[in-house]
Amino acid sequence: MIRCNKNSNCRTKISLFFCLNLLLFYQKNKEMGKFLTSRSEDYSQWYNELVVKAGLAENSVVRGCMVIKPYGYAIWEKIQQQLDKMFKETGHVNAYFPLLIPKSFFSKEADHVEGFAKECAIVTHYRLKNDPENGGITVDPEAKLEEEYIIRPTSETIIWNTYKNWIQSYRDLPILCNQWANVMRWEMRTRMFLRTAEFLWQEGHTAHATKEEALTEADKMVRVYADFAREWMAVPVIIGSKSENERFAGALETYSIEAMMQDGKALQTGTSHFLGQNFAKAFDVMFTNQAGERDYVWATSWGVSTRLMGALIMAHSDDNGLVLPPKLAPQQVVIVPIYKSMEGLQKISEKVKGIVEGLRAKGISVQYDDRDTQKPGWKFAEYELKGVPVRLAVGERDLENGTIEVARRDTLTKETLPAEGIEEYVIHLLDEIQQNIYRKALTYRDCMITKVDSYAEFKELLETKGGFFLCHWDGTSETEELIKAETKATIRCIPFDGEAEQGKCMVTGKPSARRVLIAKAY
RNA sequence: CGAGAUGUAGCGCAGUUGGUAGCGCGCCACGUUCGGGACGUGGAGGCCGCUGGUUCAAGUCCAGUCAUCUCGACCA
Repeated sequence: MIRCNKNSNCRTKISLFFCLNLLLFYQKNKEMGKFLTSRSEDYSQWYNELVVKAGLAENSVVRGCMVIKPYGYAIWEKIQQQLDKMFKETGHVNAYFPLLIPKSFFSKEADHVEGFAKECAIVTHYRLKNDPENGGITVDPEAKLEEEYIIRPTSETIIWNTYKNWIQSYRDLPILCNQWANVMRWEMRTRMFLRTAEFLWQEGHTAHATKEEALTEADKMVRVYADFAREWMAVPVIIGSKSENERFAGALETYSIEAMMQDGKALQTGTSHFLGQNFAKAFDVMFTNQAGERDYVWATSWGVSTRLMGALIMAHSDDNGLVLPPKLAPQQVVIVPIYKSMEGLQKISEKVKGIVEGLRAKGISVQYDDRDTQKPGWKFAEYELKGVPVRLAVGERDLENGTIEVARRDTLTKETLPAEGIEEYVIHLLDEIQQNIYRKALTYRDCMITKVDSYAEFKELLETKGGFFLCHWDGTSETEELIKAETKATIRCIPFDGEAEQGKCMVTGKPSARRVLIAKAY
């Protein structure tokens, strides 16, 4: 670099040089049309910017909470709608339980309180009053609650307390309830959609007469989640059971689906728990079976949250913005007119009207964006940012030629086609995009799964390549914690479809019957 | 709770030895544009986180306080 005394003239030169470079850098970025940080540069920043700029959500004034904006919520509604349908198809019904849970309920299941105590918000008073000393408003000390309420971090306790009154006989079973709700966990560090202090989710809570039935239920529901992730979100997932350390507080068995994000890290996108008789015992929920014997009921719980949105964003999106699978896109097709005069717009609008009606008749959600306040180029970039799968552009040139420009979001390619029969083409294209997005994610994930047998190699590849690792593990918590402490990677799951394979634990060399999935996780 | 950083226009930031508050984006108006985030001209917008201190004078120095972010710890 330039060597000089602390001479203001020289400093000016350096700073001018620096400014010029900075200017050129911004100019270049502007020319490239990039409004997002590149994925490869800083994955976290890319993600945060994308969430905000695509209009999905923003941070709220409330610590750790986010505002889900209309576009983000529209996607969540699509997710909700489809999941709800799948739950009903598997025999479940919806119900709703209170937000506040008496504190004493939490002490009934020991593991459960252990798991959640550190992150609960507590309601201690029920009234405010004017503050004569400092002005404003203050908590009325006379309105202190005798027993505090916990804002639910999950609803097992209040639901089991309620189920107690619903269940007497095997004839009352099974109970297959689901609840769409919000919950609050006072997380230390939060990230939009992935881990927020308050989040939206569904929680299913079922009660069964036998252990086998409950196990089947837990297994069934994790597979429902997996189907949803693959078919609708176009996100490939690995189903498996959790190690003891990673299990839900109070569960005997936890099944999960694990998805891979584009930075190679794992995201647990859904869980299903076999709770055994733990909650039934804690809340004294007994029934009389066919043989006339009294027994505790068997329980499961399962849930997915707005974290699915995080998975959707991180699994498919690119440097131009969101890439939505057509099945979950609130707007599947957008039509942008390109015109010079209002007469031109009118002619285009007449032509487009027929196309819009044709597509809507086939059940496709179409938006015709004829706003005069934004330019076509601006709209193109905007809809790419929002991840609209198919964009049609119609200009005066197209009217003359009887053509239409079709652009697909997943490949960022466009072609000019005859306007005749465009509806059928778009329908097939949407289907093709849905499949292509899944294929792409699957190919990437499979490339990023590595079988490793030596711990040294594991550590090396974890840093250089990343992704998922299939390794032998001796099954002990000690080994698991050692791996976590040394590498920050955790055992994501023991895959259901893993083949039985004799091997040696990569850390201790002790025998292992199958490989487990290890990765760094969100 | 430990370590570090930051609070200045809606957003992102600059502000030198203390001396009348700045830039970019965005916003508004008009005109030329419109097939990949157009350009020009003009305009609006600020309790410089809050409180106190030093000073003729504080965005700038000092003390306190509050808030946010990053990294740890934590995260069924």
